[in-house]
Amino acid sequence: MKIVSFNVNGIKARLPRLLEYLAEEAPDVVCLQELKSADDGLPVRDIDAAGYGAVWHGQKGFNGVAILARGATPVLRQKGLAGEAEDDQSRYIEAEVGGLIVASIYLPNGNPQPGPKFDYKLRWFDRLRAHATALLAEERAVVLAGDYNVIPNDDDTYSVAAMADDALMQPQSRASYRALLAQGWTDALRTRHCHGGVWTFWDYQAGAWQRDAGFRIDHLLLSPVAADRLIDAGVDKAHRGREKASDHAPTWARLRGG
DNA sequence: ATGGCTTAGTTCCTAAGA
Repeated sequence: MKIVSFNVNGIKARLPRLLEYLAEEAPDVVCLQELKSADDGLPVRDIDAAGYGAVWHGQKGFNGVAILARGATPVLRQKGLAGEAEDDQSRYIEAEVGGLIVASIYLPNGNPQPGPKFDYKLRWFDRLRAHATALLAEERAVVLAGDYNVIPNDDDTYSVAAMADDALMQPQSRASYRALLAQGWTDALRTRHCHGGVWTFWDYQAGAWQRDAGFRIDHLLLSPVAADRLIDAGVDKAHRGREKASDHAPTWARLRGG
């Protein structure tokens, strides 16, 4: 089964591209981020007509995550993460689908750093790690898919110098990501492309796409049970080059069975 | 270059993204 993480950067503006992607690739599970829409503005009918059931966690204007499943309805497990009661940003949704536990994650960007937005990013990461520990204890196939807003290694960016002061590449951001992996999660893309050089994001500005000036920030993390089923992982890069594309490309892992 | 695009909302400008 093909499981996809796709930051759509506005589901209303991206709907034709998303429907096209579903029709062409027929992914089994799609985790969406940056819906930028309240629940009552989501294109629920269009997704249903495309043959996908969905669970949604929208927010007016910003953030927003969802999980789509082909020919099935994901069973919601939770929206949001515990640990910060005053946090009202829609950045986490988790569901059961096809025998898997799947989460769609939109980690805070954290720029500018240092500052309160960066502090929020690190706190959010702590809360994610706490929850991830509980998920591993279930000893099931789990996929944590999303836009982590972390460039894990120097070979995950076109230019270390250009990104040196960015929140995505700070030592604290990387340490948080590494600590998550150290719990026992497998970075699906890294496992299949261990020398880096694979991008999932290209900025709209400065001809980044044309220069292939990208970096890797969208990740699928697999629990040990899920990692045993990993066949391949990659990026559907061509979709980034289309008219009115998102600045992220769909990023995927294929698992045996399901 | 604290911004060269793009999206969405409070629109015909501002904030946010990465």
